[in-house]
Amino acid sequence: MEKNSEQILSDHNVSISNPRILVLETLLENKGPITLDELQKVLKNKVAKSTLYRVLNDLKKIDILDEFTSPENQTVIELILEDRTHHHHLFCSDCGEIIDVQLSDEFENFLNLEIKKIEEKFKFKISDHRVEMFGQCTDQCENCKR
Amino acid sequence: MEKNSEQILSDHNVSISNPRILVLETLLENKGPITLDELQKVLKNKVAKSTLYRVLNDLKKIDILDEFTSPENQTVIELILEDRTHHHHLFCSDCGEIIDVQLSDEFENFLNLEIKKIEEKFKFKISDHRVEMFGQCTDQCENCKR
DNA sequence: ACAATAAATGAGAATAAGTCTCATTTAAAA
DNA sequence: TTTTAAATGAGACTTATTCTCATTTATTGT
Repeated sequence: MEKNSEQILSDHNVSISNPRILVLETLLENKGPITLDELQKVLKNKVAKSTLYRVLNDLKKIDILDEFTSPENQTVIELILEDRTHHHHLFCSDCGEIIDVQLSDEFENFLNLEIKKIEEKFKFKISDHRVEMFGQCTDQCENCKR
Repeated sequence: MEKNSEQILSDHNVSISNPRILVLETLLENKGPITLDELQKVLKNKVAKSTLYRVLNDLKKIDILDEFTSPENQTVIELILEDRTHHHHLFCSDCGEIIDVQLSDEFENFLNLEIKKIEEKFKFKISDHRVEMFGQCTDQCENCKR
């Protein structure tokens, strides 16, 4: 079942405080990527701006928060707990929605082979990758926030 | 052969000015992604800060400039002329280098099939994609700026 | 080539995102 | 429960980017 925020914090040896709980709860409820703007709106008057940034940095340090930038240059964050499976992102330029997508295992295997080739070619050790897809949702889109 | 900057500008119905030529020349010389910081350093005392940002926005508008954010949250830009082939990016967290990489045609075909599936599943029209790889270059790395 | 007109530039002010400081509050440890 | 260490809130500070406006430069028609 769902992990609660206090558990998550103590699991990672981070002391339990109200702002940390509030931020984690919000991210747990949301499930999926959320823009910083949205998060700030939700937590307005509950957590100070400086504290919010500090808490997010704390979560990054214990490796349960991923941060990236949307094509519209918005900071986007996403909670990554152990049970989250490897996934990628689909961005809608119309409604701004960001959707988690999983690609097939065969595809991921193929990508890993490509990455091996790149590692050799460029003498790199590649530790992570990310596939981003950009487009627009249509009228039938169920994730749309329009 | 190489296109010169004036040609590029007139091809896109953008009036020819000194700052635009300077920016384009620099990007043409560089070949590949460059951080905004680096570009600013190169053009220091030649192009005003406000003008630099304006010129970059002009180039984005005519679709010959790609902009993205490095894992270190640096703004990175790259000139994309018609002759540039589809490629992806490899980021080194040690030296900060960003390298253009091409993946095999078979891989790109496979990816396009996956994208078709995603389009159907999420009722999206996907117009572009990007594969980013993160890692560290080794001692033998030839692109290293260390 | 030359006015007339429109567009682009430079300098710095304005805005916005993120970090830092420090006095106060809260959590952890004994 | 007291002591000690860590976290918080409020706002100052920094940095990236955009905006303003007076001046300069390019473009167009003649």
